[in-house]
Amino acid sequence: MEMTGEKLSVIIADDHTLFINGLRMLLQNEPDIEIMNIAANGKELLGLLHTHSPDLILLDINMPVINGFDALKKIKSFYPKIKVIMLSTYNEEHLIEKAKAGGADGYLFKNVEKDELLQAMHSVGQGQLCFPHKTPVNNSVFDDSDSFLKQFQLTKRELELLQFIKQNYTNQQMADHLHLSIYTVETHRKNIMQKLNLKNPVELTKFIIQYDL
Amino acid sequence: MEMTGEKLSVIIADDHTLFINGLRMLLQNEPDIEIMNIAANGKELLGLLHTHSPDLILLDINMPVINGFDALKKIKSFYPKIKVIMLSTYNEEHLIEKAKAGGADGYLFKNVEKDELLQAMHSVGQGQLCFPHKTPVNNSVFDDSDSFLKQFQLTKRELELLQFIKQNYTNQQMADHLHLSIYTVETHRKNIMQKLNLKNPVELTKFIIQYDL
DNA sequence: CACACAATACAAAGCAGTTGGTATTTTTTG
DNA sequence: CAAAAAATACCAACTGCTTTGTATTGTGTG
Repeated sequence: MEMTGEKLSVIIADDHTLFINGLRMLLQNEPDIEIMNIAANGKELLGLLHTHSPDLILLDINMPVINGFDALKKIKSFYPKIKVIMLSTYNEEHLIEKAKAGGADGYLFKNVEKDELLQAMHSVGQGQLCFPHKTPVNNSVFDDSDSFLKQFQLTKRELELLQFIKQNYTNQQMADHLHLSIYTVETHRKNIMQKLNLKNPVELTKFIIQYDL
Repeated sequence: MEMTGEKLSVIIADDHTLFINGLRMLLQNEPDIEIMNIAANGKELLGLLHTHSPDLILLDINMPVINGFDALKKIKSFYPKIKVIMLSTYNEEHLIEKAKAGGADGYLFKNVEKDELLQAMHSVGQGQLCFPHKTPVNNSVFDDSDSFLKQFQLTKRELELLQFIKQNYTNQQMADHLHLSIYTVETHRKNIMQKLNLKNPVELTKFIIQYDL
């Protein structure tokens, strides 16, 4: 690829101008990176690719109009040579899997440090894949014994499941992931809902968001 | 306050390190601005304020643990002299009123340009308020023609349905309430989901909450 | 007056999750 | 050790919503 002397040409796709500007500043002093263009959403990005051919795209997942994953799919089918690093706000395991499945070359959280970013961009530019380690989601809410969740007396397993539910895993996905029967997952879920006194998935979603679990 | 020769000391509170780094780069060449510290969430920010006394805080609204508005409330009650500019994603104009009500000194969308940002920081630093011109007098997202919802081109009826969906009406309940066939409601809902590019009720719930519809 | 769009209505197949059970096995704990 | 609690597993009926269609009836605009 573009290793020998050549600059790595990059398109950034994100709907936050300030974030893009920040990235730009961050990268503009890098001798081997050239920011070719920017796009505010997936649609704009795909339009750009008609006339531009970057080596690498930094692609935000959460964009309006056409989201990151849909854009990724299109990019990889029409321009398979272009490397794509997905950017995401949150550490959601299944999103990483989805990115991998969609053919992304890398995945970064928006709270990475500069070095990590550059490192990732370079390795991906050289044809490597770059995905985060499977970190056991260390959400203080879940293992903090003083957590407000404590009052509901959820068991360990139930708390664990809640983390996956929070990340939009379906029952089937959780079953697969944890090597459980889907029936078991349903039972756990049933108990969780009972203990939290919730009636349906939407209420659970609201609960999770309201208390920032 | 700190106008005469003194630098404007600033704390940035945002959970995206990359964004912060960008801001930092953006601001570090400004002779009259000094970035004192950063915080990844509201909790951290409030901790910092025990030992630090900035002139100005750039405060992201969407943060984990303690969100921007809650942090704003605490800051303004404990340290009323500290100026606060709220940062928000571009499509949350309707939260401006909330920021004003909470005592913020300014409000910026994350897609502002550098000049605008600096301008705002300086005027707020000098004691002025700085809110976007486009102040929506409309308290309803749904009939505001400038609403961010406009981009999705929902029809009148679809917007109406969305209000009920927001209130957890089931399709059947909406049908009853509006004297429609449940099939009609399903059709509308289908079209809404398509236009918003959402896949299931949970995603819709998150969408509604995220953009505070 | 056409034409596009909005609003209405219908139907069958299917998916995800709930409800209300039952029933083992494993682990914890008094 | 014995009892309680947790984790596992199963099942069938049910609800709510989605998907993928089709189709008719207004309604406003060039």
